Amino acid sequence: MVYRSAMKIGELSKTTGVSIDTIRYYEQRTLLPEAVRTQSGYRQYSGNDITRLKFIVQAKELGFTLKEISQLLGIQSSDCRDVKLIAESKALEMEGRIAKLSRMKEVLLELADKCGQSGNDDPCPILKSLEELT
Amino acid sequence: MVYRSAMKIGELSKTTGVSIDTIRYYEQRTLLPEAVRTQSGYRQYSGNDITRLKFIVQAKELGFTLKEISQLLGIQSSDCRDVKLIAESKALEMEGRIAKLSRMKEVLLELADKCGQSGNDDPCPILKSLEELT
DNA sequence: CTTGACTCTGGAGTATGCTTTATGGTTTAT
DNA sequence: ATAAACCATAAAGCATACTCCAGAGTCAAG
Repeated sequence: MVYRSAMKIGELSKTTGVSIDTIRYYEQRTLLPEAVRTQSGYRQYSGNDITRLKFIVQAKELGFTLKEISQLLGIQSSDCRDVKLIAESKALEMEGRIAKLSRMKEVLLELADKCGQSGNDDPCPILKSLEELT
Repeated sequence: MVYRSAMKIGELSKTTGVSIDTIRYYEQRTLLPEAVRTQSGYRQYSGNDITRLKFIVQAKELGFTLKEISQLLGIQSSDCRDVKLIAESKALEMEGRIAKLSRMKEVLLELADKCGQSGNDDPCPILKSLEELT
C-alpha cells in the first residue's frame, strides 16, 4: 500500500468521498488536526488523514455524533494514561448497540417469516413482534 | 402485562420518557398514527402507542433517522404483500451495521491492550489500528 | 501572461429533529 | 367555583452537521 505523502484538499476529498467543505468543517470541529500548510497557505494532507477521515465516515454511518467521534479519536491525543479505560468503555457501548441491532434484526426476520406465511390480507403482526424488543 | 387502554399524552410521555412535544412532533411526521381524540380534542393513546414509541426510541439510539424509522414502521401499513422483502432487506442492513460495530469494537479492544502494555509516554498506536478497519 | 482549475476565509443558508413560546380551552381537586 | 394542572395549535427558535456563496489569492498549461 503506497501513499503519496503530500496531497491537497481536493485529492483528499476525491479519495475519501468527503466534500472539501466538510473536510474543512471537520478541521474546525477538531475531528481532523489542523492541516500543515504550504507557503501559499494550501492545506497538505497525508495517508494518515485518509485513514482518519474514513474512520469518521464509518463511525457516522453507525450513528455516532461528531462529538462522540471526536471522543473516539481524542483517544489518540491523550497521553496514553487512561486510553485503556476509554477504549474499553467505548467497546462496551458498541457491544450494547450490537445487542440491540441483533434483537431488531431477529424481530424483522420473524416478521418477514410470519408475513410470508400469512394470507396477503391478514393484518401484519409487526406491533406484536415489536413488544419483544422492549 | 396490563395496559389501561386509554391514556392522555402526558401519561404516554411519562411512561415512555418521550416529551409531549416530541410525541406531537412524531405524529406530525407520521411516525405515530393520528391519535384518536376525546370530545374536547385531547389525544387518546393505548398500549400499542407505548410499544411503537419505545421502538422509535430504540431505533433512534441505533442511529436510524426519523425517515428510516418511518420506513421501518411503514411496513405495518403496507398490505402484507411485500413486507417480507422489506423486512429482510432491513435485517440485512442491520447485519452490515453489526459487522462494522464488531470491527470497531475489536479495534478499540486491541488498542486498549496495546496502550495498556506500552509505556505511558509512548505514542498511542490508534491510527495504525484504524487502518485495519477500512 | 492569461485562462481555467484549484484553494483560501468568512459568513450565510439548509435540513433534521426537536424545543420553546404565545395564547387559549379543559379537567380536577378543594 | 376557582386555582392548579393538563391539553390544544401555530409559529418561532435552536443545535447539529453540513452546504453554498462571495471575493480573492495560487498555480499549471498553452
